[in-house]
Amino acid sequence: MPELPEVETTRRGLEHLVVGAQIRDLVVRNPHLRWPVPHNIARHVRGRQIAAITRRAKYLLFDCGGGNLLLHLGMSGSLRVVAAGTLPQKHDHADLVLTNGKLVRFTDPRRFGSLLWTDQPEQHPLLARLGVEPLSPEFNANWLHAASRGRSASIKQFLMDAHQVVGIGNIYASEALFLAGIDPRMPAGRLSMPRAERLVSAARDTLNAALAAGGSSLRNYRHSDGELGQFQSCCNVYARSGEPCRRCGAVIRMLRQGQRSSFFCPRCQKR
DNA sequence: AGAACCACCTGGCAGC
DNA sequence: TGCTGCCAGGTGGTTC
Repeated sequence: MPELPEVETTRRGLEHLVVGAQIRDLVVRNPHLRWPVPHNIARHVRGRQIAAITRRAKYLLFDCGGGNLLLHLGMSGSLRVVAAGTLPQKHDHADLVLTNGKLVRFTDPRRFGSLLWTDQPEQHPLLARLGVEPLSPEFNANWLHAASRGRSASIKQFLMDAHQVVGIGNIYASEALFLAGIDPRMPAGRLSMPRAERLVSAARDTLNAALAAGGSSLRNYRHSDGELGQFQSCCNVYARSGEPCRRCGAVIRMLRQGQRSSFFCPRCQKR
């Protein structure tokens, strides 16, 4: 489900509700997520106050002072704030129970998400080797051009490689390449500097537009208050194969790249 | 080092 | 209606 805009939208939605709140308990109903939830994870957080909620790539970090809850929404995960006593549904795997009568509920049908504890986030193996943040100044044309030299993999797969640049998943990779006018099959190593400039701008614009719209609503994405995101209707190419390009009218095509679907306009996007 | 493929898991949908 | 097969927003691990 979530790419960077959805995770950041979740973070912002939670921030004002839970920062400063005290944690009564962490109830784990199903520890079988992408990585097993540590059996003693609740011991780390009981009685702690949530000092901040931050984001690194698609991970959310609940700073509890002395350590962080490290949470990933995987493919189908979401967080919602509900009143204590709200009955859990089938895929509600964990609750962060606060002393203010509310709880943060983690739902994840496919269980590709994760819920971990770390004393030192910057050294955690899942975080230590992540690439640059796409909305930071480090993500610029010079960096993209240099980092992609010698890469035979497609530019789309490069954009989606979290060891290079984080937060850009299957939807926004297709959308950014459309905006930049670049064929998703082009080898990353052949990206010219002018096109690197355009791709950086396109990726930023795509992510910022999705953020402004409150994240994607493809299938089942919901905000922390349960509202659906709105980005889906704005997609130019994603999930639009067979439909006309909004810019030129050519038929949008789908292809497989690295076992993922890519969508592009064969007339607007060039190698 | 890097690329290609596999794994994890459930649910929704199209087609028969 | 019910079965089967395929698809889905992620990403670490394995193999070559």
